[in-house]
Amino acid sequence: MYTLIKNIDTARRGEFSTIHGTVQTPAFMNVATTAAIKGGLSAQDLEDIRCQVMLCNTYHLHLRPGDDVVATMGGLHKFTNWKRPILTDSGGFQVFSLAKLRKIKEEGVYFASHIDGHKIFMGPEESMQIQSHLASTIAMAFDECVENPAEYSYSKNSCDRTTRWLKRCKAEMTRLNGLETTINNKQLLFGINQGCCFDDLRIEHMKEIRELDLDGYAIGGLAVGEPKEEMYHVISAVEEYMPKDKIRYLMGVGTPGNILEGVKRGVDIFDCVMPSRNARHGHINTWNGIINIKNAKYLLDESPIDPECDCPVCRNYSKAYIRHLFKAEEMLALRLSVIHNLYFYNNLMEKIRNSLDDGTFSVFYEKYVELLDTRI
RNA sequence: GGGAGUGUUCCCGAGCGGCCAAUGGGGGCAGACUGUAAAUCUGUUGUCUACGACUUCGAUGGUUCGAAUCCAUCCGCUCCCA
Repeated sequence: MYTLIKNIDTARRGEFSTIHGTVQTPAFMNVATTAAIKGGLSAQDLEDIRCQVMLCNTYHLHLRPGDDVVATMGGLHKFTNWKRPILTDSGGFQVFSLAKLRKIKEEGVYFASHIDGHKIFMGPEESMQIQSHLASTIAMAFDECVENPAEYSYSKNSCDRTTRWLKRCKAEMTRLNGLETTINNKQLLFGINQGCCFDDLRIEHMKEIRELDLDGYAIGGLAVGEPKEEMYHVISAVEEYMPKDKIRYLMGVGTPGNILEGVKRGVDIFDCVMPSRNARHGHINTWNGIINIKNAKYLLDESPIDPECDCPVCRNYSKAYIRHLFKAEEMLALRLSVIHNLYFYNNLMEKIRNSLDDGTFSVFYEKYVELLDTRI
C-alpha cells in the first residue's frame, strides 16, 4: 500500500508498506538476479549498505535452482535470509535480452535455455506460478519488453498482447493467492506500461492497465537504446495518466542522473544493474562523478574512493589498494566496489528523500543531475 | 675438449630473401556497459614534424636491387658426448 507523504511539483515523497516491511520512497532496488548480488554480497551485506528492496529474476531462478526448489526451501526470503521486501521481475526483460533464443506467441514465449538450450515455455500464468513459488513480496506482470527502435504497428500489437497478458496475470495471481498451499498469499502484482517511444500507445496502454487496479505500476521498455531525452519525454507523457495513489516503478533505470530526472517526473522506485556491473568493471560512483579505479593515476593514491562517502569501503580502504585488487584479479576488488556503488545508490536515494522532506530537492537536482554521470 | 642448437619489439613466442614495424598469447594503457547469457566485450600498445617518414629482430662486417630471414666472425644462453 502506497502513501504519498509529500509532493514537490510532480516529484513524490512517499512510503510503501508491505508484509515484509515499509519502503521509503523514492528508493532504489538492488539487483540480485539469481538471488545473489554479483560480486559476492550476502543479505547481511545488503542490510549493511542500507538496501530496502532486493530484486530477483523469475526466468533465471526458474532455470536454477528451479522455483520448486525455492518453494520447498520456504520461498526466497527464507532461502536468502533477506527479511525485507523482494521484487521479482517476471521474465519479460528476458523476452528482450534473449531475443535470439526465443519465439513470442499469443499464449506466451518459447525460450531456449541460455544454459543448456532446452526448451522452456513461459506465459503469464507460468510467470505468476513461478513468482508465487518464489514467494516474493511483489510480482511483476509478464510483459514483452520491445526493442528500440520498433515499428509502430509492431509496438501496438505487442502492447495489446501485453495488456491481454496482464489480465491473465491478474486472474492467475488472484487464484494463486487464494490457494492454501501458497507461501505468500499477500503477493502483490505490478502492471507494466509499454508502447515503445510512441506517446499515444504509451498513454492508451496506461489508461487500459490502470483500470485493473493493480498494486503498483511500472514503466517498462525504456533505457533500451533510445536517447535519454526520449526516455524522459515518455516518462512525462505517461506520468499524468498513472494513478496518484499507487507506487510507480521505472524499470531498469539507471544512472544517478536518470534517477534524478525520474524522481523529478514522479517515479518512486528504480532498479538497475549499472551500479553493480560497473563496479565489477572498475567504474565507481563518487559525489564528483564516475572514476575508473583501474586507471594508472590511482597507483599511489592513498585517499578513499570518495572522502564524502561513509560506506564501509571508503572508511577503510584506499584507491591504490582497490586498484591493486583489480589488477591482481582478486575477488575482493569486485566485492568492495559493488558494496561502495550500491551504498552510493542507496545513499543517493536517502539524500533525495531528505531533500524532498526539507523542500530542497530542486537545489539537490541542479547540483547533481549532470555531475554524477560525468566521467572524471 | 668435441658436437648440435639458439638469441625477435615490456614478457613468452611466430616469422626463415621482398606482401614485416613484424601473426598469436600474456602484460600495459584506455573505452563500453541501464527490469544482468556480462569478474564481460571493444580499441590500443617502436618513434616522429604522423594517409608519410625514420629506427628496430644479440654485435660487427658482408652477399643482394632488397635481409629479422643468407654468409663470416664475435658475444650470450641451452642440450648432447667426453
